[in-house]
Amino acid sequence: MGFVTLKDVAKVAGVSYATVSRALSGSPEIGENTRKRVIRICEEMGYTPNAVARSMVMKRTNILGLIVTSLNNPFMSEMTAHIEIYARQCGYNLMVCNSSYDRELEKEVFSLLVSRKVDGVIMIPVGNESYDALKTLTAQVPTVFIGENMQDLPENYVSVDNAAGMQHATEYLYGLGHRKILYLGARENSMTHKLRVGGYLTACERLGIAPHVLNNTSPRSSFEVGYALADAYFAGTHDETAVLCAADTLAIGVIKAAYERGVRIPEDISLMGFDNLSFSALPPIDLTTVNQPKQALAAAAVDMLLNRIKNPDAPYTKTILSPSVVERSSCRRTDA
Amino acid sequence: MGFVTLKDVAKVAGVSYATVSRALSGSPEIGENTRKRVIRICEEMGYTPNAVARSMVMKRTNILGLIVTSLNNPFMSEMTAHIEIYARQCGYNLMVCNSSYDRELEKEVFSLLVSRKVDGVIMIPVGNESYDALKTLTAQVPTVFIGENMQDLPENYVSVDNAAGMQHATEYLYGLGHRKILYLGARENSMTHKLRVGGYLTACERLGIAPHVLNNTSPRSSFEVGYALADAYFAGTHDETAVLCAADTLAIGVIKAAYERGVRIPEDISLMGFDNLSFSALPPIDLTTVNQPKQALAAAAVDMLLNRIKNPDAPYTKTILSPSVVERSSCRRTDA
DNA sequence: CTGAAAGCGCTAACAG
DNA sequence: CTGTTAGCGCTTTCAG
Repeated sequence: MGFVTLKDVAKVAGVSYATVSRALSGSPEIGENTRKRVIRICEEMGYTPNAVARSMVMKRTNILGLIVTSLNNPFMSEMTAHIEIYARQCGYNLMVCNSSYDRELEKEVFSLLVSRKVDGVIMIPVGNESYDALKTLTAQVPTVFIGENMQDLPENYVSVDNAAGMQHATEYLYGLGHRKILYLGARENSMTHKLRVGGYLTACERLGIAPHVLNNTSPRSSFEVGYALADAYFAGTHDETAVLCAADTLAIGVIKAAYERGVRIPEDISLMGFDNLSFSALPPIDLTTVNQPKQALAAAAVDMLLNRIKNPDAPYTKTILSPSVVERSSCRRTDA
Repeated sequence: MGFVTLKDVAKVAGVSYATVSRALSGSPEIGENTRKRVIRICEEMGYTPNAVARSMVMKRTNILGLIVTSLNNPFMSEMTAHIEIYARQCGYNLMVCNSSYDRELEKEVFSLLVSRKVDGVIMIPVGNESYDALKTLTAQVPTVFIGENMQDLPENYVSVDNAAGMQHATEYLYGLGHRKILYLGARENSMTHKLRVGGYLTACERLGIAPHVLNNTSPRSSFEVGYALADAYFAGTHDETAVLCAADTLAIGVIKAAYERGVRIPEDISLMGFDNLSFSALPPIDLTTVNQPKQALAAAAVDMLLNRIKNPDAPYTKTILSPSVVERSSCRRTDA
């Protein structure tokens, strides 16, 4: 490894290497002329500061760890993009790890990040039960969770108001004239999903319409599940005029099932999702849905983490952002 | 920072800290009994090795840098996912940076990675002209490029055989009976695109059919461009039976334009893309396209980089993988 | 087999 | 204003 070090520069400049360090760190206690000369020599010699050595003494790396369940998922990858860009603007680089929806792996990569001495970690947990298994790790480094509502757990997290989002969605459909609205894809094992279906039920009650929930017993909200659920639904007698999906991914499956069954969207039935994944905006899909403000979530998570790094003993905080419905062409007004 | 260090463990164990180091590194020159005892004490005390300190002395970080133009793009995020998982299996963590399609930023994040002393960097460049501006950086750390064909440039890269891919695509359409095939979205400023359109032209010549190319003068292959190009095309007289797009993203725009113009896919016209982005498989899109083997590209890039790290003076290498057409429902057989 | 000691490149007192 | 020095936590000769 033949790179230029402070010492090398110092030798050439004929000063002590502390002086070079000061020149570069913009310390005030150094003469203008020396500083300029030293900086010039640094450039001439192609000196690059060694961040590893600096971390060693500074006891911080300016690296943030990010653990996502899968980068193969548009929600995660968009969040990652926003987090990376914002974190970098704040002077931090990002070390990204996939947990691949695996609790073991999640723990493993977290440990890795800990031994790498990252200054903090942001994670989108496999589930909100993740918390227990991670206690010993989160105790070692400032951590903020994204996405899952950790409710009253002693952790920092940022999330969207899932209940309010679904409530708005239901009200939106109601406003369009829908009185029979199917909720497709409720999942028992996820706090997020419980909150979402809760929002739907609350709205139904408030609006005085009868709820109808189709449960998803699988652990994920995939196209396939949406397809299977919708296919069975369309096969039977059904009098709903709208279907509200627990996630955009499910809606994709519904579109396929509807197409195969000759049910037209939105002419025969209105369809609505939740998440506003990037592909939902694609012209052939153009799904009306509830937006999760990804950039705002990302910024909130980074801000929260940075605060926590500065002030590790602050009480736990949570930030809940408001989702909003984004109107596209998969829903229509009805008089039915 | 009150974490446990080797020294702490050594004190408790009543040995020198060199011994602890040896116990953990699996050195052969240490007694079995001491090793076991030391390891047990490490666990009891909750010792976590400090990777930063280790990097300092080992002169390598076991970190790879990855620079992508945007994680907001399904191709990039899938590649990133594969690279991260494979790199981790090889014992490396990944530091990910977005260049946001900005040449300045690309250089900037590269410098950042250099000062962080990453062992190597993988990058999907903003363009293949990126090379020039990066020469001084790539000289400092093993680097491999993905995606762009760097042709005869003295760099390491892995790419797909773009020309062959488009040739296959053309032949595939020909095999379906198409004799008039429009090539939509050729871009002059990209080597990749030149190769792709070249493959199309080669195939046309070989098959004895007349080529028809619609150029894209914008610097990116977006939905909007696909839409605009197709809209203008459908507005005029057109007798092609198939349109072959330079990228899946363009095809999405074509679908929209076709829908608006009342042109049915595939009944009235067959549509084919290139890249096989994840959304192309979604039921409402279901685009026939040419697959870039993302996982294989990722593995090839990591392998190449790791080899280079081991053997920095090896000659430049390139790996060209074969793309293959994936049949879906946007193309149909024709007798026209 | 184990201990002592040097040093990776840098920052931050502490002296001058 | 500048130089000297002591580490940060770890690996690795070199002695014993």
